[in-house]
Amino acid sequence: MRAPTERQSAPETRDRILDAAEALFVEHGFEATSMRMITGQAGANIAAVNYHFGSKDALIQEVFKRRLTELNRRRLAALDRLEAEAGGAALKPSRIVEAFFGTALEMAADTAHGGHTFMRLLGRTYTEPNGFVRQFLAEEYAEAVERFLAALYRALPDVPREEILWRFHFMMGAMSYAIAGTDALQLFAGKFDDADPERLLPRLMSFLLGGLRAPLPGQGVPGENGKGAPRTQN
Amino acid sequence: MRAPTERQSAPETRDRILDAAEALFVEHGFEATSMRMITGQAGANIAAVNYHFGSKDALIQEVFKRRLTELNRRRLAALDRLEAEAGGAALKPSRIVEAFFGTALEMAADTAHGGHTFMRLLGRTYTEPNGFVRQFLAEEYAEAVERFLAALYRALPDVPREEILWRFHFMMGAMSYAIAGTDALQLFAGKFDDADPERLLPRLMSFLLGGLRAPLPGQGVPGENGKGAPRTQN
DNA sequence: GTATGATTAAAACAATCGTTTGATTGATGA
DNA sequence: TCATCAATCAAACGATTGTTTTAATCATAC
Repeated sequence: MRAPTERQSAPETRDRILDAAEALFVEHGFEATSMRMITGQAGANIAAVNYHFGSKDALIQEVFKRRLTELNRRRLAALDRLEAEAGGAALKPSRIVEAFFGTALEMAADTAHGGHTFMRLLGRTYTEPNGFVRQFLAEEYAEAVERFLAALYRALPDVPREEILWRFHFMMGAMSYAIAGTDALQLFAGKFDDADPERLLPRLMSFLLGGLRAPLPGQGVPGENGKGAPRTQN
Repeated sequence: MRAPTERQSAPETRDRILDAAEALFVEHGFEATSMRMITGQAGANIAAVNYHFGSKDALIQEVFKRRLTELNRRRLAALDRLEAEAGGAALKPSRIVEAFFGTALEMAADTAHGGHTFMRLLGRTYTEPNGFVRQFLAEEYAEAVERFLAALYRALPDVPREEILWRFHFMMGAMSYAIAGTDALQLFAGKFDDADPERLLPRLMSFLLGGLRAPLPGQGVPGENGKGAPRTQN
């Protein structure tokens, strides 16, 4: 018999396992976190994971699903709001970027309900080698990426879509680092005097918008390779 | 007896193991890559890793060391060259950024000598949970980060050092994604019509410099939290 | 009280992990 | 020709992995 996925009866253990798994995954990674570590921290029996979720992989998926679905729901709701306010007109790029990345940072700032822990985990997982995790994340993100890219295309009609795509990609990277931040690779350990999370949003947003609005790279004549500086005035 | 680390006698097997490990690590991650997978792909005996390197952890370190030492050596050489040319004057920020990130992208573009594989691995490893890998990377990077930050501080005397630090952090994230790129999280799978690696450098450089030169976020009056848009004109 | 069905518990499963052992190989120099 | 020593090999080590099994426990409805 399979796990009773949609029952209202077992809230306790199931949620404790999800919370424990989330915290341990961010600390040790998926592979290095054993079922015994998870159930131990959750105060549950070793068999509980397979009973409630079916397998370790299914647990990993559920850890992401319960938060990621909500995150992208909020993102799309913010975009809906913007588009309703604009009433057919193109949106300002800054508002689009804010809706996407600001919403993520809002969740990352929520230390009370586990949002912070999860966003650190998510930041790391974008580069996760594990195939099924990647595919699952891509599916969860598909709609949001589609809608936000479309909004950016409309907002920046003069910028080649290829460039917008790349810059959206770069922005994702900057945000991941911003959130994994001071606790991921401690490359700047002890250098941050002011790691106030309140100021992270405006800091990141300035950077992202600066990158998005940067002068386009010189339309590289094929054969003139990339060694030279791109066309900027700095 | 320990491994003969500094002998000229055993080039073959040792290097084949390093190459195989590098390729497998980028594909499956450290934990999910077993000694038997490595030695199998390298055409060596299972005992060869412990003989030549001492342990799996030591092998991981060696995989990074042989490339990372060279990468940061080139970075520092590029910075030395710039400073020699400038003869005491402050450098242009664009040149500093180019010396640091351009050098990395150069190595990433080198598919012939394994540089490409390694840079994909490195991009992922910045967010590696494994403690000893993080510490090792931080040590390898310490000098380069120190010198490049100092150069940026000099080049941008009017920008608070705190902001430069954060933006350097953001740039690292954008670069990691740029390199891990199309094969990491396939969030934009099938969307890139033009993934020409020749054009990646100018594209990334424009973005990074745009972010670095972006208007500073409004000096947030404590209490005015981050929900509002930062002060940009877009 | 008794049956029902979801949940928990202890114990064991086969498989794989990183590492070690002890013997063998093959080239080197005396 | 023999000794030396780095290198390779097959085989096994104990520990840990995710998962399964079987029995016990619990609350609820009849």
